[in-house]
Amino acid sequence: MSHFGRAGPPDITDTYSLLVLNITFRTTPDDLFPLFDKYGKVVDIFIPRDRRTGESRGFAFVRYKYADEAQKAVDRLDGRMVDGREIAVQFAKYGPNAEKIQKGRILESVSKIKSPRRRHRDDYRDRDYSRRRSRSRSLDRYDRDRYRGRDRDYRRRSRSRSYTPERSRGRGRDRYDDERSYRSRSPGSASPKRSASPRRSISPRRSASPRSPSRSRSPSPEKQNVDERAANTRRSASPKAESPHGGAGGSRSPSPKKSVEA
DNA sequence: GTTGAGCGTT
Repeated sequence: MSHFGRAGPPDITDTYSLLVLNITFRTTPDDLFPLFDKYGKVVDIFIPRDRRTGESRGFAFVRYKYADEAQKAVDRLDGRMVDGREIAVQFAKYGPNAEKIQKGRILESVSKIKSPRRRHRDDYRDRDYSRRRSRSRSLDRYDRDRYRGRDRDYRRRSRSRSYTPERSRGRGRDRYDDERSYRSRSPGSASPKRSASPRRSISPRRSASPRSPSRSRSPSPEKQNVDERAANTRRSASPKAESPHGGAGGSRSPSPKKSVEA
């Protein structure tokens, strides 16, 4: 049974934390335990996972009892192929309290004595959430969450500073409307609308382009014109090298027309 | 079913 990180840090005193990066999203502490335990005494293994989905973030923390063992594990497991992916093992740079640590050694003793009381849970949480997501395609999905959190914070802060019923109400309503509208529009209403809008705009332009090339001064037709001219120039630029039939000199060219079109 | 820089939970 591996209750690594399930019930919180069991014993983080005199332990050295190793940061394991590049691990697969399906890798579990159980998979890393035998690997790391082979090189030393592993006290705890923790894999940060997402609060919403619960999936791992792609890195894990392995705590060793001794530094020499941790160093050995780093030297041995760094660059090792795990689950078809090369993992990166290195000493943790920051501790659980976001404090700097030395060689994976946690300096929480000072933190505990210095500030037994937590500063601000809200701030800590907010920062965590904000920092948690950065890239990945899932960002599209969670972008809304991030915005919501920020908006909420902003509203609260503003309200605290000065109470303005008229403004507050107006903004609040707007926000609510926006959120509701966003949710309603999500299924499929504004999406196709917005998509079709720009498309139609370009359609007529291309049509009118060939009709009145000299009258149109838009960059769009101009570009096309230039392109056409370039093609023309290219064709007549090297009449010797290129054959109109494509037979003499180059039997490999199927047809110059294809080249220009492509 | 998916993704890939980075630093952590009761």
